[in-house]
Amino acid sequence: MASAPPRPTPSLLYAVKRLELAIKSRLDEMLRDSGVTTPQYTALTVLQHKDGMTAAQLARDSFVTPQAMADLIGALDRRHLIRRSPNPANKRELLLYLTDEGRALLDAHAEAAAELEDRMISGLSPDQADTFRTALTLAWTTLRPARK
Amino acid sequence: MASAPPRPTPSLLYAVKRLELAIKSRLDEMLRDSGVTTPQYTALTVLQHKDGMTAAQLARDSFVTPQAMADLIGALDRRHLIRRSPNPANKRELLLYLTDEGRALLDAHAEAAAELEDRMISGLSPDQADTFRTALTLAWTTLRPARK
DNA sequence: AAGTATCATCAGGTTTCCTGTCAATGACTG
DNA sequence: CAGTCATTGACAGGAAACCTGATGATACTT
Repeated sequence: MASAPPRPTPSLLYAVKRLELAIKSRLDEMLRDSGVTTPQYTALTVLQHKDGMTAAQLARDSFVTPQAMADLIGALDRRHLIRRSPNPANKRELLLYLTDEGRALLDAHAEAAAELEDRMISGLSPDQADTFRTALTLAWTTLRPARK
Repeated sequence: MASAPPRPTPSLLYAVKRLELAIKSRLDEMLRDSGVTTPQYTALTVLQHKDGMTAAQLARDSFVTPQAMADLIGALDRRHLIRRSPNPANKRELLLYLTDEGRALLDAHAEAAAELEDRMISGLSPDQADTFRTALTLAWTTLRPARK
């Protein structure tokens, strides 16, 4: 009886996870005195690019449940880093916006974050880095559940 | 005064995190009735490749603190999926080994995990997949603290 | 022999996730 | 236009995975 074919080491699944943990570890150091956690900071950076999202959109985008995102959003709101305002066109939606304070926090760490990102791909050629970026997004897209 | 140069969207940092969350979400489904969590399962797969590690090595490899790893290891031990036995050559080390039960659990999910992994890179050419794998490991290595 | 680093573990705490449930709103359909 | 269904945001409750800080025992270094 044939055993399963050998799989490369380490598995891709684990390779992604351990890189994510490595990044988290570095961001934790960077944000140690900032008053926000790494997931909170990450949510802020998403909002920076897509101001006016709803928490539900953000949750889907990040692959977490709406409840998990509500925890994050709530913490950011309490710290006045974002504000929630009702969508005039859709009464049940709350749109999320960065506050000046939130923008200031992002600015304060933008340089260090950029350096971290550059360092992460410092061993790759520009072409390889490009493929890396593409692959990360493509793999994420592939794993998304189908939405009509 | 010049503002910071524009950064690609989404940031690499976020791209890694959201892919990791996507994978976690799929593994959660896969493991729903198995009695182990995704992080626990992941630790088991590492042990599968490197039987006889210590918890401290595993923690460094995974970029978490020894205490965080002790939580995971303790849960796996209580479920008899691994066993800890003292290293004869070093009395303060406890070596970790998969039990038959642990191996059985891995076998039970090996196929589904392999499919998930294949699906994840199904949009990439073999060359791209190779670059992807290399980049993940290289980036992780780059972020590791220097160790003598 | 003394000092330093590493291993495992205890204690205590926070955050991030989850499942389940709910009312209100909007969209679709017969 | 009434009925159904999906979606949004929220509440309650709970589990897991992380963290910092500290401790005793063992190994390594000088």
